[in-house]
Amino acid sequence: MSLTVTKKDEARQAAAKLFCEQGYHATSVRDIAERIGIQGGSLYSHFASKDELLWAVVSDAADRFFASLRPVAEADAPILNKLRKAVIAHIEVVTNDLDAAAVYIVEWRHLGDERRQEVTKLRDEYEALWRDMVEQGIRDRVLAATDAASVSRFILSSLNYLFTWYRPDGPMTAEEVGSMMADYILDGIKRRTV
Amino acid sequence: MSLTVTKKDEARQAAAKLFCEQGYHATSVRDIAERIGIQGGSLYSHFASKDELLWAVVSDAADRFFASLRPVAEADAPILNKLRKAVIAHIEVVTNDLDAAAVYIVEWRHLGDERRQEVTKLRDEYEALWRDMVEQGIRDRVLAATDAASVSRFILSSLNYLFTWYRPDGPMTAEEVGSMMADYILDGIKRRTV
DNA sequence: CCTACCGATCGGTAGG
DNA sequence: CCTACCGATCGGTAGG
Repeated sequence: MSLTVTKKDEARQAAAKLFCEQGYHATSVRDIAERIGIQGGSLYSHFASKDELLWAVVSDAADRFFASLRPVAEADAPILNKLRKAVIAHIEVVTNDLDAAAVYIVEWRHLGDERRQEVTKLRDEYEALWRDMVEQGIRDRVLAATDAASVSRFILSSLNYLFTWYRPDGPMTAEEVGSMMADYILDGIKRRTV
Repeated sequence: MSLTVTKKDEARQAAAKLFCEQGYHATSVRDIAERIGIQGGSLYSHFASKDELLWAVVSDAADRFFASLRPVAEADAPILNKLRKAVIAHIEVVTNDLDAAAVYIVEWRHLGDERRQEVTKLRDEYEALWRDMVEQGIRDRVLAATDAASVSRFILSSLNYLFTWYRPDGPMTAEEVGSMMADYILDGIKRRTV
């Protein structure tokens, strides 16, 4: 329960940064070790394999996506409010740690078989949280679309690509970006005739 | 001008498939060679380097995106029609060759410096085609949004993520998916009050 | 297009 | 956490 950043945490963060910048297979364990000032072999006192390092980054990110979305999804509120809050919740996770988000979205597929399947399961569960909200919106006749699965994928597509262009030192805060994206997703970009 | 599929074409397609499935750095030149029934070293009679193989896949895909979008972007038509056609044009390129599209979208960043910068330039030009259409829509007071850059990125985010879930053997044709996506993007998912 | 090979680098380990 | 090392594999080349 200490607030100290352990060497293991340092390694995970360094891995996230390098996996994000160069990709998993273009990053050597020696690259990661060098970034935190130790020798390549010394990493193996914290992680059993390179795969386990990737897993540390990916599973950590997955946890944060769930922790952010679940309270919103389970809240009892008008569905449009929930969807708007859900968009902002997702985007906050992405913007809080762009490196980890990028690795979670792009590099997870380089995990070994077992862990890759575990991530597939987690992604399905996460998508199901969205799909449930969309289905509620369709039932309540608040959403126009009828295909909850394709709507969910549409939403997540917009959100997941965010890490490619969002820059934290840019002009917009995470919440501003989230609000804008929610407008686009819910209302579309076409002007509504009066 | 022959219609024969040359060994070089075969190699490019095999590379697209393997780069898509495993990623650039997880694919060896021997993997690619094996797929077309030659030895690893023999690839170098067609390509000077592995980087050049990746470039063949990426630049080919870029060409097809431009060839598909440009006639739409330059047409003289109501902007909503153009945007709808543009969405479909983009999606047709993605669905016609999912492997190449995935490599263009995900693996291009593993190109060497010079070619990576060339791709960055091409992507900026492609995005500019979209931004010009969006700006026209804003000028014509047909679009509600005001920030053409973020709208363009929103559109392309939805479209670029398509390759992760679209399956050609699924129930929808490329045009049906394109039409659906255009509805979502232009009108949003919220029901319009009557 | 093949055979045979090169140096470099990789993930990972033993022993301390 | 380091030193020193392992076998395996990599991209690429020479010579035919």
